[in-house]
Amino acid sequence: MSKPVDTPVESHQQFGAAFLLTQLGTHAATRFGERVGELALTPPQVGMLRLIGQRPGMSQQALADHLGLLPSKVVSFVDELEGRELLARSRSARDRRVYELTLTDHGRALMGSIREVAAAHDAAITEPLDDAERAHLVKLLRRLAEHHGLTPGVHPGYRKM
Amino acid sequence: MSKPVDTPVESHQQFGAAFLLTQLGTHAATRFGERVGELALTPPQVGMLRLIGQRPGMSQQALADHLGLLPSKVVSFVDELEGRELLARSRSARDRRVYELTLTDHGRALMGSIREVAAAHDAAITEPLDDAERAHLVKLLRRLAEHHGLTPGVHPGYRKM
DNA sequence: TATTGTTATACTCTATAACTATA
DNA sequence: TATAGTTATAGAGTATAACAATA
Repeated sequence: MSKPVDTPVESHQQFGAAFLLTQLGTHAATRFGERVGELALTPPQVGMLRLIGQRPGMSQQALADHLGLLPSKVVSFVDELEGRELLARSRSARDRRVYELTLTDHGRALMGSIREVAAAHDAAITEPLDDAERAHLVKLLRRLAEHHGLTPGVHPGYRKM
Repeated sequence: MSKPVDTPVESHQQFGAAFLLTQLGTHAATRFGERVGELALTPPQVGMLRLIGQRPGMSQQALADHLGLLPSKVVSFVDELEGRELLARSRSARDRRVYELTLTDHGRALMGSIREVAAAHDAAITEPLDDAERAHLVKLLRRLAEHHGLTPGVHPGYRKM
């Protein structure tokens, strides 16, 4: 029986910026997840390490708030990262209910690898653009991100990872 | 006790195009889901209706392939959309195992509303840009989408919805 | 009484594989 | 034997709420 030829129904022509952003954003997120997966990390764990590196002493509650994660999920992530000696829990002297989280030397070293991975990822995603185009793209995207009130550095989809 | 002031740790300055794309893409996808949710549809259902409208007679298997959905999921989506009389199943005369899917009049009418919602969504996402900037953004994004082999019109995250 | 971190549990979702009918 | 569509089910993942320690 003659199968109908699988002609592409549409080109990218007819899709607007919003749909292209969704497509590329999902693609970029997936690829980033694969890349940090090679460091045995998930994207939300990367977000946690980054934030703890920037604000040593942060509590688990604060982490959950900033990243939009459930506190119970933060527990299991911190459990794992502590077990791998990437970060350390220490009871706060001022409020003995909270843990102050800090990166270990090992954790700080891993942050270096993460930064390398992120740079390679960024280069790969924007590969077809020259420097001027890349800069222009970033400028436009930054305008949109600010307009929509997106928090710098926080992936809005962590809740589900 | 004096709580530390919650100063923003970073600005958008230091984040590259890839991360901005992830953020904006996730945001755009979420907002689009909310908008079509008002039509009692999910994004993958919208993708199905759109595809059936373009290629009447498509099989469920072909739908699953094109959209990256599990066949079992297509069954339940088609069940629901058929129940709402947005599309119709009819057995193929040539191969009685397959269903040929077509939009009903009601389904075609709903596609009109979907197109309106999509246009409003696109306008909202790109609101802070003027026409020239919007066109430039689309041009850059299209280059990236083509470079990464993304299929026009197909959200790569349908698998998980 | 409220909050931090933790644990347990009910719930949903997903993927896989088994099944039927046709080919 | 292979494929389209369907159904059932086991496993994973999520959110909720209950809990102990401290404020």
